Amino acid sequence: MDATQATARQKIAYYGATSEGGLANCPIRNVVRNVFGKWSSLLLMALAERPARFGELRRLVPDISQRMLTETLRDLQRDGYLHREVFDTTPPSVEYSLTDLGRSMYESLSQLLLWAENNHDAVRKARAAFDSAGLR
Amino acid sequence: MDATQATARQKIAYYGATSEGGLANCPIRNVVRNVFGKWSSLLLMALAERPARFGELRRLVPDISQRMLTETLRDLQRDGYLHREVFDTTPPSVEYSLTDLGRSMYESLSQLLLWAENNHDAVRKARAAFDSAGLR
DNA sequence: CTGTATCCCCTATGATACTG
DNA sequence: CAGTATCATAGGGGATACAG
Repeated sequence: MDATQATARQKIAYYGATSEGGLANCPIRNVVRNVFGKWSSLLLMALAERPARFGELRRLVPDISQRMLTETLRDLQRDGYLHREVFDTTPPSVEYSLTDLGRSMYESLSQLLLWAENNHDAVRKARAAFDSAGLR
Repeated sequence: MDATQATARQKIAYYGATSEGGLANCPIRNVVRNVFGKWSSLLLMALAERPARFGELRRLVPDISQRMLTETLRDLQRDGYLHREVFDTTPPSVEYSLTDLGRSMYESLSQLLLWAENNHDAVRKARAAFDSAGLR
């Protein structure tokens, strides 16, 4: 399927869950969702700026647990966005950096992150209006 | 903070969870994450093409439960992305459409969705390589 | 047709302790 | 320093029945 030509409805139907293996082939649910774990985009944002070591990332995002940092990094590495380089020092050090695929993906992702930063207020106002209208 | 000027590290520090109310003010965790419920982007994609009624969306995304359709639509409406118009017919009909804010956001979001479609294979190959290397 | 109301489950996430 | 292992929990999400 040509993603630039197909209509949204065609895409959804094509990737729809009812078709054989459809769900597993849906790039939105299968690819995009992995970028939106609770911590993924923050880590990608940091690494897009420059490579960093495990402990550095941990200090950078103070409220992430060690477990989630490990897991999120491994998931991002698994999907091909991160390169993990181990330096044989004592104690060991490990540096994470974006791959070409990761950089390519982050170009698109960052548009949305920037939009969020620039429109944070508008969204919060919408929320407040919705709630004060008693719709919630 | 000027989102276009600040470095990633400055942003993360500024929005960091340890500062007073920091987490609540982080646009990434606060805004972006809402766009990535299991169903949000699919629904936004459909509605970006043209408005649709409740039942239409349900048929369009066959594996969504009625409960999650209702809830996802309400959340998107609450954040200001969707307009909900009730027509006083019998039986009642309700039409959902993107607001200006929603269209604006979808412009950025769609870049990432398109990237995902175009690079789905690369990601899957990376995953397969990672797994077959026994790293998983 | 467009929802609500329940009940239930599973996965994502957190806290803590331990290791090469 | 850079992880694992284990246990515990909250909330996202599903199934089903009911309602205006």
